[in-house]
Amino acid sequence: MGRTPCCSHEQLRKGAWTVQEDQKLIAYIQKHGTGGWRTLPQKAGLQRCGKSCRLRWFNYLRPDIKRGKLSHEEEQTIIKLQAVLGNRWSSIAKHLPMRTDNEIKNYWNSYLKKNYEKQVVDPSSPKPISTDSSTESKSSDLSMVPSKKTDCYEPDATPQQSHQQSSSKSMPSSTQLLNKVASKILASGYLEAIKSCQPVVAVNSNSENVVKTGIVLEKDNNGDPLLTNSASATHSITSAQLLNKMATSLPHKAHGLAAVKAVFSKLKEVSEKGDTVSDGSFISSDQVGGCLNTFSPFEDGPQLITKIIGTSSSPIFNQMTTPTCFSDNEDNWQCVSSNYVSFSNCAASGGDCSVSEINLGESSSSTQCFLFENADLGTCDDEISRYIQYL
DNA sequence: AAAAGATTCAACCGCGGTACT
DNA sequence: CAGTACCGCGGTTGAATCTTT
Repeated sequence: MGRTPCCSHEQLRKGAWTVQEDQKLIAYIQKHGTGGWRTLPQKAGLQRCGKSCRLRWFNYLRPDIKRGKLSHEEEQTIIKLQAVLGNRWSSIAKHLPMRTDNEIKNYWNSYLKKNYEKQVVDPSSPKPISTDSSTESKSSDLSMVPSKKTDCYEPDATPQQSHQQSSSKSMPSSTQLLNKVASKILASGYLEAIKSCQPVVAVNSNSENVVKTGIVLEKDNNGDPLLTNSASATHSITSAQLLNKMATSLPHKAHGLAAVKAVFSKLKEVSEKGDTVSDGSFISSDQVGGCLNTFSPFEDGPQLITKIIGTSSSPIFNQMTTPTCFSDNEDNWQCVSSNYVSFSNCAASGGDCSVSEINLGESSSSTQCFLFENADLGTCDDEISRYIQYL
């Protein structure tokens, strides 16, 4: 394919940018926006190549990036995601709001890689989520679970309990499970115990879409939440509404923590009566930057609700839901859960695990799936088809 | 205080993907 | 269908800075 060199002009400047150049670039982009990088330098009066301008803007000048040392939570997220995604820095960066791929890449190469390799024998070969919850689906595996981009970052609980990216849509299987649980909680009368709590506005409403208990809530033209899952919409009270009502109707922090834990303990109890099991481990921690507090409802671990589809001896796939709760500056509490699926028969032993986001049905439906890199995607068709049928 | 070595990180470079003609 | 243009990504470089001797 023919390709002209991007920066062939000898008169173009290279090297460190001056303050004047930065100002020119900022002024131009503020006026005209980004894009058209090839012609931008000329229009902006810069003796730079377009690629250089783009890089300078995205990695340094744009206003929505956070600079400075990465937090411990961010470090952990990078380590986890790097194990799953490899050196796909732009993908990793999507999970770290306000951080650039270049910054993450540099941080990994200069610091994390060395430190991490001291701790892990073979970080390049993470295990997939086990298809047998009685054996391998413990915290080490869970740490490989990727997240979607968060608008409110959660430390140790991340990456598995993030909000879904705005491009993602409903998660029907999660919804089914949660609605099932919700209906049982409703039937038990447990909800009555918290009905006296005052309603509180949900946090993080600045995002375009907010995932609440596995259901993506889009906003309508008026900015009001819009349920995208018809099954939920027909419920008298959806799981999202129920759990968020529980979680956000708590006026005081101490009371809120205790109450939300109680809610999820109940949820756990109800879940275990059905065809679900719980395991895993993660701990609560305070949060910085956006969310003040976040915790797992289960003190003794990140308690997945793992649902084996098929039989325990011959699982077709695992379906997992990971709940967490967090609050904003106003001490408004919200609960979130994310949904993941691992396909057992697509896994070829000994291969590296990768994460693929597969569209499992209508264009609006996507679920994170765990596959082995050396598995033939074609062989997964059957499993995926069965999963779609299940949904 | 100065030289040497190590580290950091902004920037460069080439390639792949994709839209357009 | 081929050529071209553009964008974005990831590997690499090298100047600046920091640390050690």
